Amino acid sequence: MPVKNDKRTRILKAAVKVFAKRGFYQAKVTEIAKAAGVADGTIYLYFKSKDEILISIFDEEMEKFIGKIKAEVAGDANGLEKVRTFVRSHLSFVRQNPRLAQVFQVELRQSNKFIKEYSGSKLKEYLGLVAGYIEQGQQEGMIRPDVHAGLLKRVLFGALDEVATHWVLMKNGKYDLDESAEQIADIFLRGVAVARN
Amino acid sequence: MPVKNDKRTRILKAAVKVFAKRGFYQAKVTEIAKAAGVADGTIYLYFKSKDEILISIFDEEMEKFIGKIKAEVAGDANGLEKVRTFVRSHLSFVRQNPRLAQVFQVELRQSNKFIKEYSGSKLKEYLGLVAGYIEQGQQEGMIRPDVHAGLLKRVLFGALDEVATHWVLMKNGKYDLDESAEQIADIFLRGVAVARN
Amino acid sequence: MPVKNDKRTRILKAAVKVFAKRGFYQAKVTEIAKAAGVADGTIYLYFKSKDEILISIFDEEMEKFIGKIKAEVAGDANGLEKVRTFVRSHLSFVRQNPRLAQVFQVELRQSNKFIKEYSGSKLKEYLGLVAGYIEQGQQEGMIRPDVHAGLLKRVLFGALDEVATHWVLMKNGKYDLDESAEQIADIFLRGVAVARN
Amino acid sequence: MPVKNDKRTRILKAAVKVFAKRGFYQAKVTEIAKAAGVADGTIYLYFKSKDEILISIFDEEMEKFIGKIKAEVAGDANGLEKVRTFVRSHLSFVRQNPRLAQVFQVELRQSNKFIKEYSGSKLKEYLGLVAGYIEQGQQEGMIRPDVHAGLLKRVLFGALDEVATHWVLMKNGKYDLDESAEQIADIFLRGVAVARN
DNA sequence: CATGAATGAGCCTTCATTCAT
DNA sequence: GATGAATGAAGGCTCATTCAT
Repeated sequence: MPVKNDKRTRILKAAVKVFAKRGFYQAKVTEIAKAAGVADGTIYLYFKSKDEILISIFDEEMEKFIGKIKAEVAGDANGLEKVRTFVRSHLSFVRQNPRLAQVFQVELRQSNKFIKEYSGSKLKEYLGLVAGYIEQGQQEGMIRPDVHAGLLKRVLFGALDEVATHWVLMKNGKYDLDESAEQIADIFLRGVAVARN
Repeated sequence: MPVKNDKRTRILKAAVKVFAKRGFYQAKVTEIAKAAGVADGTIYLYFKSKDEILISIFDEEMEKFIGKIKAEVAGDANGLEKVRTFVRSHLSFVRQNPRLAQVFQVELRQSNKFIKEYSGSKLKEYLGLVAGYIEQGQQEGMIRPDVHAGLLKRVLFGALDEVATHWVLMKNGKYDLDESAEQIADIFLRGVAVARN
Repeated sequence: MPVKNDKRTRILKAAVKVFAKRGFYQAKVTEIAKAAGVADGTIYLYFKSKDEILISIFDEEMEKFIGKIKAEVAGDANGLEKVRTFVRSHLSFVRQNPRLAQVFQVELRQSNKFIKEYSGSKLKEYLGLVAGYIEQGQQEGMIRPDVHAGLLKRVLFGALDEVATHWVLMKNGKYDLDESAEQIADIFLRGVAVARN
Repeated sequence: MPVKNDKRTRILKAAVKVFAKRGFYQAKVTEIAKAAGVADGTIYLYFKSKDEILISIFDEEMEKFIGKIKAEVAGDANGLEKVRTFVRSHLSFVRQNPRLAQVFQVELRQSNKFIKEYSGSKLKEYLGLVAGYIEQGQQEGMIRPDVHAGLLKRVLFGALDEVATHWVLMKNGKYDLDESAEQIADIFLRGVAVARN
């Protein structure tokens, strides 16, 4: 018995591959099943619907990633550093998992169910992380307090998301994502810094 | 101008309404036809496919909007001011056309064709505008020249897009988009400003 | 333009044929479509579901048949004669439309929808006819009044239905249905007659 | 007898419950298994198919019931009395086992296999009983000999069946089935009596 | 130009049955 | 005998698109 939940994992991995190649709506359940080496019906022993496969990919990978980020910011001294770490990790993840990133950035938005549950999901938790770091920075007197953290988190996330999507769709490589990360962090942090004169 | 292309316009307007209410995939061509007061087949005299209706909405509204922005920045003295005007106009448009904005922000991304032609469209032209203002700012020595304008335009556009999507999905109103516009412009412009000391 | 509602009629006729040959659950929509010379989807322009085809066959044929019975009993002098006419017509219809009768007798009972709407349909109206004739006979003092007409109608209908089903399933012919009609009418009418002595 | 074939019995009992609640086609094998406290596969150690479960219920309960009827008519002096006993027992059974009756009256008819083997089963044997009583009555000179017993048995069975079905579907109770039994027996016996005078 | 009835390819999901353990 | 995870065939229905009128 190699791994626990062998089949479930195989299905998820196959789905990432197929979704990335074909797109959510073009991906046929049969194709996923074949790629996973299981029967069509087997998929429905582990997932309620095609939508749910996609959601599961997102939730489970997000879960892992959220944990990773939390660990990484643990050593950071203040909110500013945490935000920078967050930016680095986000784009680093995209660079290292382009196929998964494509599913996140593009295919996911084609699932009705996902869009409806846009809030109330791991995404919200993820955004909550940044908001927390930003608030910490505000309390530490390093980030201007007059802009709501809820807005700032969207500004930062939107910037990262757009850059990531472009990089992914450009079939990665054109430019150095890690360098972009540093620049984006610079811009954002300077932009939100408490004005010193 | 005695309503030239009356039908075409009616179809587009009906489509915006239906797409915003139902979402792209739930919107049926029949429903659009009924809302426009034409026969199903008539739609195909003006558009090659359902996808194309969506694209047309985007392109044509974008065309108008791009013209409007160009006019508005005409009076601006420098790149910085133009960027600020751009930010204001973008969110102001969203606030004034929430239904159209929802189609742009959400439904559009469900069209395979749109995603595939992500570049090569009015969107590219639109993004080109900001890039131009940013480059102008760089040439004027007011925006740091070491970050590629191509990255900056995505950072800004991503931020605006995310904030707009959230505002639209929250059924607008929760917060003041115009105020957000000023804050986003502040943050971005300070973030990208040439360091003075 | 040969007939009004040409397609709809063709579909119904084809469905009777296919239902009788294969049974309701074995009958595939595709097969009905082929038999009717239309595309699969066309069927759904005229009927909401496979169930509805079956129900429509029943309702529409029943409608016609109810009209025919009403006309036939019009010349009858009293309730007794009307009951006899009813019995004759019922089995005569079965004899003359064996395929339709099989659908009524056997396949119809395989449709969930039909069973659920067992009452509140043409069947109820049909049974109401007999009940009316029986009540008339009771008022005329020719049928015993101490048994509820609602029970009597079921007794008679059940007897006819069972005899008809058997005759249909035996691939008709074994015995003379018209003769059976006379005998069943004799037995029932004598059985329910007011005791004279 | 220490519960030989314990499982088999549990499965049958569970099936009656589930068939009555859901109907044959809505009843899932899994649900029966769960209700019986066995694994899905176990069912197939005792029955070849879902159809066969239904048939087995029918055959085995019929077997018992046929035995019971035989015992009850044993004390009857002639065919007429036996027919009356039969009528009483049939409806009495329905009244006392409404759930089982529903399966017999309604669900059973949804099984293709059952319908195909309509003859050649316990039902035939059951009908044979009545036919026998009727023939006895004919030989005793009390029932008119000019009508075939085969027809008479169907007339009587059909009447009982229809009344029973209605009673069962009406969720029993509306009227007194035992009283109906007497009236049906009266009507039938008077109807088939040899004409005197 | 306009119509709208007709098309028919396409697919997710169910569930009775099997079989390795 | 018992299990229950796995199978995979099967089909009703949708809906974008076409085309005869």
